[in-house]
Amino acid sequence: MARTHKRRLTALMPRTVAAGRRMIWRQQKWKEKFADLSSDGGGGRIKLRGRGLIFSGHHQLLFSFAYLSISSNWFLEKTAFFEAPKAAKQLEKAEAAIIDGIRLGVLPDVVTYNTLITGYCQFVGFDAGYSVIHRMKEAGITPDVVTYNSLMAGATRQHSLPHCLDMLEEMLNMGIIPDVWSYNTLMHCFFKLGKPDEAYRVFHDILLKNISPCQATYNIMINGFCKNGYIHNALMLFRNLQRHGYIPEIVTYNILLNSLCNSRMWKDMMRLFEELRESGHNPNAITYTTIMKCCFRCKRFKEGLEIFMEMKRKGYAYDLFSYCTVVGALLKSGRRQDTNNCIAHMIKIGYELDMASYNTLINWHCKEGKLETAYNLLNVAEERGEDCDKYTHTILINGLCKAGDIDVAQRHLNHMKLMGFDSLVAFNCFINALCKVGHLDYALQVFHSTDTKDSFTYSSLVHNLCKAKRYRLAAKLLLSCIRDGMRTLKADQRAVLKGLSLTGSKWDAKKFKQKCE
DNA sequence: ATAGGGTTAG
Repeated sequence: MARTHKRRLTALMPRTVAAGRRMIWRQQKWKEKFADLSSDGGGGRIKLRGRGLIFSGHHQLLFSFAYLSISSNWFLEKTAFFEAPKAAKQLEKAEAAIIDGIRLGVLPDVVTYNTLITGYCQFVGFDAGYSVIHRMKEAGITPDVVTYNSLMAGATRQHSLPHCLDMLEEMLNMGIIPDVWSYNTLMHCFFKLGKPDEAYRVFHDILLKNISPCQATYNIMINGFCKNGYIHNALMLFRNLQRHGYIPEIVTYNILLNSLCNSRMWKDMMRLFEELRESGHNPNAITYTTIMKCCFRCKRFKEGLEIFMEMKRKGYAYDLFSYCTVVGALLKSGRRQDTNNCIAHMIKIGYELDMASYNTLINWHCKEGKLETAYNLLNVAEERGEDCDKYTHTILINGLCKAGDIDVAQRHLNHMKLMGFDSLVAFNCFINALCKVGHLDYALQVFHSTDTKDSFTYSSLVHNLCKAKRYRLAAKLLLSCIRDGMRTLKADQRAVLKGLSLTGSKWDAKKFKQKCE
């Protein structure tokens, strides 16, 4: 194997001095071409990853590449930090560079095209990625397992199970034998679409086919269980694996920590965090962000901020995720000065903001009552090519509600629904605003006209009905909330109970209390 | 290639 590789390299080496010069000239030419692709931003972040350096700029693609030292073969390795609308154009440029390379005698290989497919799948879409296959074949290169695995990952990214299965079938038809990663990706796809049973069947398939599962296989299973609400199964699998000598990775811990946090199992989470520290792993930025989020959720602000400081000390905090978490928590707790300071730091670091960070900032402006500034910032985000999402709409609707622009809020809410965004949170904001301005009956009318409600919807109405001394209706709503298996606030229960007994219906109060338990 | 951020009631 090593020998054939060496022979290939020698074959590519220049035979004469003149040939050598020509080759250097060609490489120079190609490098210039490459420089043209990645020059116009100069963000200057350099990361070491895989085989080569990744240069990241602000607005443009970022490529990592490696030269096989003597040979003129090259790889485009990984594209990252694309800006979505520019991505297609940049990928076309990259493909043009490949064609140029062929003309200059620098031949692409299957890795080159696999990289391109990954890029198209990630930044444009599955179809764009799949279309590369034809051009790849035209260039005389046969797809391999990695090609199809990349396409399966692309299909999974856009929640397309049919495409994912198609790729597996096409792979089999071509006589390519799927590997662990093909099955890992298929499993991930099933889990993502909320089909844990099918995913589990894929795992059995892996074992039946005598393929040995890798760490990622188990991580995907644990994550899939967690995300589908089977956290106890995930924990059981985790413990079972440990008993069999499996040493969990930091990723495994992060998956479990996050879902323990989301299911409010704080104590178990802290215990697992201790275990992580004892295991000799170093917590990474993701671990810290998760733990921080947990602290903020239990209202332990001081502890959360201490973790943020620890992150900063270790050099992890130069990360938009952690800043958004902290700013979000500070905003919620109403610490204006701290929020402003934190945002100033975040801006100073100068990272390219993504939609989540813009949303954080837009929410900040809304909370400050500067709706106009919020809308201006939204324009900036859109000009930079970010698409607003359900969070953006919800934040703006909430901002409009809080500013008293109920009519505009309602129009925006309808607009949001028409665009196909999930709007329950925005709906809750709207209901709450209607109650606050005294349109309780209209709020109830809107409430009854829809099927999707959650504990927030009920809580707003119950709270405001109590304030209006309409205890019987409040009790009725609270009970139907409990009947549907939703969480209720203790404060709401107390308010209803107190109201019922104060208004003289002791019997109602007693019955209500019984039903609550 | 598997893990983290941003929206609502009190």
